[in-house]
Amino acid sequence: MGASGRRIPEATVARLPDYLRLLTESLDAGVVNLSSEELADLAGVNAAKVRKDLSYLGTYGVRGVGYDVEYLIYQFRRELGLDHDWPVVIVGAGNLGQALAGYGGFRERGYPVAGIVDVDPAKVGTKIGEIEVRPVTELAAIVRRCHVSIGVVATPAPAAQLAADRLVAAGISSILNFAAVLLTVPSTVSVRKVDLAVELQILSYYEQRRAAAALATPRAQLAHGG
Amino acid sequence: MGASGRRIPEATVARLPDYLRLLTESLDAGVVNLSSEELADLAGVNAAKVRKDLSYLGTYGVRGVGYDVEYLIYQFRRELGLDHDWPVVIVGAGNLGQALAGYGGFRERGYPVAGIVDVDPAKVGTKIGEIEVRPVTELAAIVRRCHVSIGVVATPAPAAQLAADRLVAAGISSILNFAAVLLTVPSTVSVRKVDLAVELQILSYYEQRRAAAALATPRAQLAHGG
DNA sequence: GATTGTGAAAGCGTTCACAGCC
DNA sequence: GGCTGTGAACGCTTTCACAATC
Repeated sequence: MGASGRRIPEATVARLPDYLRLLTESLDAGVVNLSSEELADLAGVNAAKVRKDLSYLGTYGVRGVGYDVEYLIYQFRRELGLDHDWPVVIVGAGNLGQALAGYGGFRERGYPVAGIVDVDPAKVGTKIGEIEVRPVTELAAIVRRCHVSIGVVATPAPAAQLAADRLVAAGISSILNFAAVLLTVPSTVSVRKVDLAVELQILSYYEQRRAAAALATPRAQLAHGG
Repeated sequence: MGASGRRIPEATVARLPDYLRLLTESLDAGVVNLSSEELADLAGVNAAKVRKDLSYLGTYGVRGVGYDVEYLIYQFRRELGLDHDWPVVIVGAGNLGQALAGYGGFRERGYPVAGIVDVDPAKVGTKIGEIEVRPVTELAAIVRRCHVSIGVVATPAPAAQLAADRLVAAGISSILNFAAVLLTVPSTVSVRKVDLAVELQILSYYEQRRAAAALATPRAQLAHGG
């Protein structure tokens, strides 16, 4: 049996990258072994959750001792498919697309930018670090040449569906979508959405609530104090 | 009773901004009324979920008819605290910070950038659109002057905690964190984290799974086909 | 003695299904 | 007749608690 044997719950999958990062930082700091409680503290979660999460990958811990950091990192990287790079292609060379292309963190974490394309002829040819913006017509060629399977949609909202269609036609099977629209793609394609305005709205909702609560019971603090 | 009366589940809160956007787009397109099923289709979710989500805000629908789009937008905006702008301050004027500051979408959606600060003297004074990068020492002054309650951490990971500490000291009560670290803040401060590398790792996990599954059962397709 | 791995319990979130209302 | 609002059922996630193991 291999990595493909088990089915890992979505909620756990979403936490694996965080564990991996914490483990890597620990290893760099010279930590050889970690207990579930120590890892839980680093991740800001409950120790039982850490143990259950790790148990989906396999039984890599030692009772009474904990987990070998280096070995766990190896298993995490294998499970997450990080034994090789995953080149990405970015569609849209506006503010965000440029920032993403220029952001070294992607390459560093195993996601080199294979290319960035735009429909706007004025943008084609400009350089972002070492990467040159190419016309969108070259998308399929880039995908084929660099074996890209992840595409990033960084276009304005009205252009996002077309960008996604082009990515799918080019043979991509995962999309990270920064545009504020629901993308329609074949069921074989995974999509994750990051909407910055949505994040701010969630924050301001809770701000608003606190403000409303403070107004509604202005003397509650005093009551509790006495 | 007002908006502050009910307690809305987190999962619902996270969907409200999406509904609001879809409703606004519908209104712009001339749609006056929507049923829960129509809104569900737009949002890519189940109609029962839409009805339950909306029911937490109040009983704004009409049985046999649906929801009045304009009235629902009004209620959403009130509930989300969008009856006024929420100025934000950005800490870190690197790639991402600059992109965020230059991204018009924030202002447009009610989150004008009140300021962007950086510790690097070389960056101070540079202009991003109409906004000038200021030294981090001016953070508290900006927060006070513009009544900012939301801060954005767009620094490299090692500087993120210090940035958060400064934001908290300056009086901020919500933080949107783009750095790949867990921020420690007082319990009165809300934090939301956006980690782009994590999103890519989640996508590549599922990519990896598909690839492994395809290898494990290379003839499964044929078997199903026959 | 310490810590894992995991059944069982508790808590949330989603979906169903239908009474209630227009 | 059509659609909402919601109790009840279901399923997923988290947490507890402890036997198994080093």
